[in-house]
Amino acid sequence: MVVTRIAPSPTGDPHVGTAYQALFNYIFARQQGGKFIVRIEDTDRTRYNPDSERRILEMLEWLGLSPDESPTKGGPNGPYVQSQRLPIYQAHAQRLLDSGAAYRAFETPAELEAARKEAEKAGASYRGYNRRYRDYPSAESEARAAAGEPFVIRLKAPLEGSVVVQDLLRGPVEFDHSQLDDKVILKADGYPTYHLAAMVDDHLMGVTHVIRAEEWLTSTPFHILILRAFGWDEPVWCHTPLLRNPDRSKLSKRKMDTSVDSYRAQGILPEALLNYLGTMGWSMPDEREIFSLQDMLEHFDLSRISLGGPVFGLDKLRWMNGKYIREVLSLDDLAERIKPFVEKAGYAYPSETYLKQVIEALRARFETLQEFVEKSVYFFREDYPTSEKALAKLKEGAVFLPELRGLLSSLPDFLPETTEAALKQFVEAKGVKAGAVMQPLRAAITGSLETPGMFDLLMLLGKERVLERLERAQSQVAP
RNA sequence: GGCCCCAUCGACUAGCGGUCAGGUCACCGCUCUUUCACAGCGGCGGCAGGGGUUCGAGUCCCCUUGGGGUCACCA
Repeated sequence: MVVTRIAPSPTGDPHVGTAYQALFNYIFARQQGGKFIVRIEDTDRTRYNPDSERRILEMLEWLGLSPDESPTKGGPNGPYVQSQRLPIYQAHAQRLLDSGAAYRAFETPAELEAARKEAEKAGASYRGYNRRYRDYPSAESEARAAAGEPFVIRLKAPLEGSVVVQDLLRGPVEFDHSQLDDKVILKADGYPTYHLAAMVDDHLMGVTHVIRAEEWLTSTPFHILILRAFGWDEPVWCHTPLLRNPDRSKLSKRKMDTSVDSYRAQGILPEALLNYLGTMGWSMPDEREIFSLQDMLEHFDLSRISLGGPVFGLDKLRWMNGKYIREVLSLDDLAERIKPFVEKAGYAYPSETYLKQVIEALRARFETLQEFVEKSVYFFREDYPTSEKALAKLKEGAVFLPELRGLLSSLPDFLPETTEAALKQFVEAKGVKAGAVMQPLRAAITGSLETPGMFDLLMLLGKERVLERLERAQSQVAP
């Protein structure tokens, strides 16, 4: 059975890169009738952020990428948090120590740092560990360890020959052993490094396909060495392209908003984010741009991933979100999603129907849920702002305002047919262009020049509010 | 710097030896129109360069160039 996993480390905001990896791993596992596991890699206690784990797990639920096994879901391979598996790693590290595949090293971090600087200063192209303790007599090693001296455990990498990574997307990738150094697999604090922990867990959890970001490709030889030291089989390796900043460097929070929570707060829909990520490095066989998780499930093909690192750009994401807002979601669904945003803004509305009508009227005009809130103020409050341009229009058409108010107040109702007929007639009688009347009116009752059609506007706002606003506008532009 | 990966419009991509190199976003027009949008139509714009292989290269190979990643007791 196919088993995939993502192994996020809880160090901060849920990252779009994590969502991206989760998408591919989830889809592939589901499609193959396999399992998708989430394992938390919290072996770096200095960077650990307790809130992060919960938010990452929540993000996956929000996106609809539910794992089969995870810290919250549990499963037969638990625990799914590495800090709870310490004895496992320690036992495995000991195994390698016993077999001679690994050894203790006693340098302090400061010493290593100094050696690195030295090497760099000397202009050495090779910058790995200098293997000082590789052939240290084991009796002395034992003695120092027994005396309580701190140490790390390093894997003994072969000095000659090479290792070939069979990458699903790139084919064979060869690395010279001379390029490898003896990496730390167990830190002085007793925690494993990623290399050990991930390989041990992947093996124990039955992971068959390691689908991860390209940044891991160059450490794969090392992972293979660990696997071999234990006598375990390799999984299928599949290194996917890295999401990029607009300047093409690896996507980072310094240069881009990488927080899924942030996009969520802005009113990006999970479907749209997923859809967008699905177009990063991958495309539907028929090239359609808008597709669901279900569509992906039916058509996804790992080998169809292209290798150029895609720029994670907001323009298209926003366009896509707008597309979902106006074409994919039902009005009812959309309204439900907008409600929390409207509530957060403190907008009150008289009825569900009113809210939906406003949404429908504005639907083609906002691309994120938050944008709805920003563009709909005048539908919910009387203290809506008036833009400079609107104010200018208001002044231009100030002469019409008193008459307009009279006309509108005389109407029996504010149905579109009624107001349209009346206003058309008014415009005709004045012998001016429609805009000369409509624009000032629009400015008066919304404070904006970018609104839904006039007759929908009038109906939604209603006679009372319109007349009040007209009166206020009049006094506002009165000399 | 060593090693590794990558390379089609500004961005996301289709292409898997023979296509007028197609689509989407963005941008620019036009249509619709009381505004802004949406929508529709049209336009701008690309195979990084050089060698090969081949009757024929965006497609295969090599070199150059460019971009990226990695070289932590971080993942």
